[in-house]
Amino acid sequence: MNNNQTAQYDFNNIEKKWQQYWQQNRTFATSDDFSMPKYYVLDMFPYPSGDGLHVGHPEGYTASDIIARYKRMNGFNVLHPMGYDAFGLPAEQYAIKTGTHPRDTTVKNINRIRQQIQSLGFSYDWDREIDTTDTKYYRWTQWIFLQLFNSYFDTEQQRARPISELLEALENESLLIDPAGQIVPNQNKDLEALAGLPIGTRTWAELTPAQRSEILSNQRLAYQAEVAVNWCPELGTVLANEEVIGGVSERGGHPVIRKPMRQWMLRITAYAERLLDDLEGLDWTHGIKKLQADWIGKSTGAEVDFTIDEHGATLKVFTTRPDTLFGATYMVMAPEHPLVPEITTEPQRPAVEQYITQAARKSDLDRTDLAKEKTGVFTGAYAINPVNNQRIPIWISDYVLIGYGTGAIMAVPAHDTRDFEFATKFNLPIIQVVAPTLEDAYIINHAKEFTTTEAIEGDSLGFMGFLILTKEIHPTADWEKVAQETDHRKIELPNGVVLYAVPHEARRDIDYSKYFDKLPKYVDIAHDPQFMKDPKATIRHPLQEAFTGEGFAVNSDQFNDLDTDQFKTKITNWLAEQGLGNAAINYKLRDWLFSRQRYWGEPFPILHLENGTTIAVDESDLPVTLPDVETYQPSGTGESPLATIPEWLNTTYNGQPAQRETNTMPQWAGSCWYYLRYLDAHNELAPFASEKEKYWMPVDLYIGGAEHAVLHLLYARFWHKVLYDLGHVHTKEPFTKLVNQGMILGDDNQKMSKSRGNVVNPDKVINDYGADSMRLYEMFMGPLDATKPWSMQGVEGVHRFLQKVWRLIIGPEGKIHTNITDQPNDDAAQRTLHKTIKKVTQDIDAFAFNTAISQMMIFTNEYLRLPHCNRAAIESFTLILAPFAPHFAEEIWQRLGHTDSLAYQPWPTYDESLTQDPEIEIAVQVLGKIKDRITIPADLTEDQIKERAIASEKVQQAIAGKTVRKVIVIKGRLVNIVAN
RNA sequence: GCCGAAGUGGCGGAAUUGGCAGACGCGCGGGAUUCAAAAUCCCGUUCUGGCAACAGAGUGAGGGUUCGAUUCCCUCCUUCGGCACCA
Repeated sequence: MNNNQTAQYDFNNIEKKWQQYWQQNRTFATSDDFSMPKYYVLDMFPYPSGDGLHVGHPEGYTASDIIARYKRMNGFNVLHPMGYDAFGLPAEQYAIKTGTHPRDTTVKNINRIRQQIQSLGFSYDWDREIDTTDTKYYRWTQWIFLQLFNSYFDTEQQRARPISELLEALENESLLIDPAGQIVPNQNKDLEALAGLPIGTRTWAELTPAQRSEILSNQRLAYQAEVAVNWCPELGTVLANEEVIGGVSERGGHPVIRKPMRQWMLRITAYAERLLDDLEGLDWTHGIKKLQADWIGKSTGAEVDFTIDEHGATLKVFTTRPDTLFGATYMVMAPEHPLVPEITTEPQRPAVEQYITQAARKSDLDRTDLAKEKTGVFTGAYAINPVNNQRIPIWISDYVLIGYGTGAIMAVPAHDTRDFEFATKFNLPIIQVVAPTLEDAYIINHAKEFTTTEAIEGDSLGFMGFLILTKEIHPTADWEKVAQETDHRKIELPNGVVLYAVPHEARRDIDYSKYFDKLPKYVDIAHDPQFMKDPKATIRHPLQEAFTGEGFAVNSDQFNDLDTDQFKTKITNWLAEQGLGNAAINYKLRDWLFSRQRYWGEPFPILHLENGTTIAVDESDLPVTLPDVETYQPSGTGESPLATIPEWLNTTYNGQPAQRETNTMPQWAGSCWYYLRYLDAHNELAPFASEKEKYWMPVDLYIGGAEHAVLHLLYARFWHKVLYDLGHVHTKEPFTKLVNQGMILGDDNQKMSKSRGNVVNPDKVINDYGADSMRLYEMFMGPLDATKPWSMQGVEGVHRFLQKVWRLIIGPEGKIHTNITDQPNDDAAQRTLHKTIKKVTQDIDAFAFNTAISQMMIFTNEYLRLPHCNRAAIESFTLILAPFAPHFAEEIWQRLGHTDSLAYQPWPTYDESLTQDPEIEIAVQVLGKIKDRITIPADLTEDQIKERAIASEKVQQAIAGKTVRKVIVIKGRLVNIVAN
């Protein structure tokens, strides 16, 4: 290697030199040595945008690189790959504008971003680099799509199974098709067909090919359906809900309208329960898990059937509060509900039709804007409330969403805020059926008059108050004991709530903390004798607003006085007995809208035959590649530019004419499984070899931005579970541990943006200070997951630190400093070394890189003061610095006389006994105030420490004339003397 | 509106099974070195009062528990992030 050793820290040459060395020696190429312990550390791969890398990217990449290098030095076989999520709108928008093929733009951008990533010295295995737009990659994305297309979800077994198994059951007639088109078991199968099949039930053989195709489609995990989608005229494509932010497209900010269209969907809802359940075992932050759980949005309740009066049809609703059925005074259907035209009466029809048209034309943005004021129209129809046979009107309103539950609700205005608003506006009756518990009632009535602490300590006016006891708040409180010992009077109220009352004067002397870890609410009610006399009467006041809490039932016939939970159970059972309803679970999560009408995405490996059936392209015919097109402009009719190329569009299948599916997949597709392709990036026979998957999976550490908290991670988990069910992967979850790096703000504490002019260009930072300084600074800024502002002066600070280390180790001739010898360190220097190894090791394990760096700074500052330092200590220090500043460390390591890279050197170990100081300084407090600091041998006993502390002159002054009541000794920390 | 995270010097931040608040870095002030500058080194740097020794206050605000609270509990305020008519 080169001999032109310089005396200066010449980061430019050093970094180039080592990047070349790593590349030429394939230092970080990962072997599939299954005998070694493995560690898979994954970064969220970037979209190769024309702007190149942002300073936010290297933050996560540096953190993962530190871990990767650290794990290697700890003997792990580390998989640390990188690639590009390269399909996507920007390249395509650019193509529309300029006519440049998105592939050209993409290749150019990838080259740029690769160069940027490499200039930071990350230890990726570049042999495994992937690009989602590469046909060799998306061939397997299409293959996975076919897995979805060729599978159905067995609800009984709660897992995906090949659709061929379903087909077989249909063909052998153990399954039949009922009149509604549902697949049902054949009850008569083993009875030699004694009786005929139920009326309208058909066998598979009786169906036409198109009907069969339709039936199977209704089961497939990937299916087509007519759905109300977000159509963005400007982009000429539909967008998923999550790509629409506040009524405009996430990309470009164009308006979006609702429109029914036939689209490809993925049945992610089938996995809702498992996606929710399996969150539990993941080592992800609580916050991210909660975001996912909320997105899935499970709610438990009941489905109830309401009969439509003089019509006979059933209107099914979902409710989480079946206990409020007696308060249902009207119903509301979504305007898009299919039953609306059917039940609308003639006089109401014009108004209803007008409302439906209006609602459909409204963009999501308009809907949001108008959300303040409820709108709606009466259909003229009435439903019968099954619990009390009341005739209640049916309205339509866009505050009821077609996509959630059944698209219709029972409205309980007394206990639902939205229903309350609607009922108030349209003068519909409001009947209270839930009375708040006494505690809630009192708080509702007197919310502004007291707080917990005031109620206990404050000077309220009256002489009588009460403590509120509920099982929820004080499950373990021994109230009998309280009553006995504190002279409280026990008062039992009809609804089971127990109060303990005490005279005002007496309660001041009671130490409630003796009885409860959580203080009871203490309410002074002397000014409200009515409340004591008949609490129920007090709380049954006309509602000023909806009461959405729980309590006990009123106005509910035989269910009166039941508490909310009991009521729910009872009424649900009752409904089931009467055949009027059943317990039910609903999820906010919707099926995933998977098609886009764009050019730059994976084509669907699907053919449409003339007989109306839809079939999969044979696996052996994959990939279905993108053709070249004249123009990238979407057709605007809801079809992609692919539809305009007849020679691509028209093909044959077994000699029959067939048309290719012209939609393409959304950008999420490629990123849903890329972590699997890295395992075996060049496999031409399969997406990955099974034995490699068994060795490397799951991903041990996944680092990326929190913006992917829900979608990417949920979609990837979904695909992974499907692959798991079909036996392609062996773990239920792909990512064991997830860490989110925080956002980096500009130096003005604002989000970085071109318009603010506060964007920091990583290339410039690397050019001015070097990649090692850049890496070090990004880690030194603060905790990895925090949002923090950039500071160029901070970069200079860590750069100065590297300069110092350089001066510590490298002498004026560019050789090792003459101060560094084999002479042993003195004890203090040796302790500093061991403390440093310990802290850096523990901090890396805890992702506390900022404090690891500050400890290395302390080491450097101390060692610079030494007359000489021990060579082995310097070598150890170089090794622990290596994950943070790898080029720098390699250069030092080489100058220390080593010929190999330090990348696989064993991580230095520390001796716990050498991290302990023989003498320590402790604080001496009197009554919690520090009076003195004394230096004592570390191994003193408590009594000895006590003695020394009291002997202190300053302490003597402070306790003069007082009696020492107690002396608290915290070993190694402080002594606190209580004296008065 | 709901959910989540967080509020500590001039700035980024450190310290929590409750035990010396402000590590480390930046900035700033003073000094050394230099013809001068850069670089480097040394000293100081939470605030208030004081020449100083020292005293008092102090981790968003208020209250509580404790010998002792940045850390635990209650109430409130602010900032950031996410979701948003989900019955």
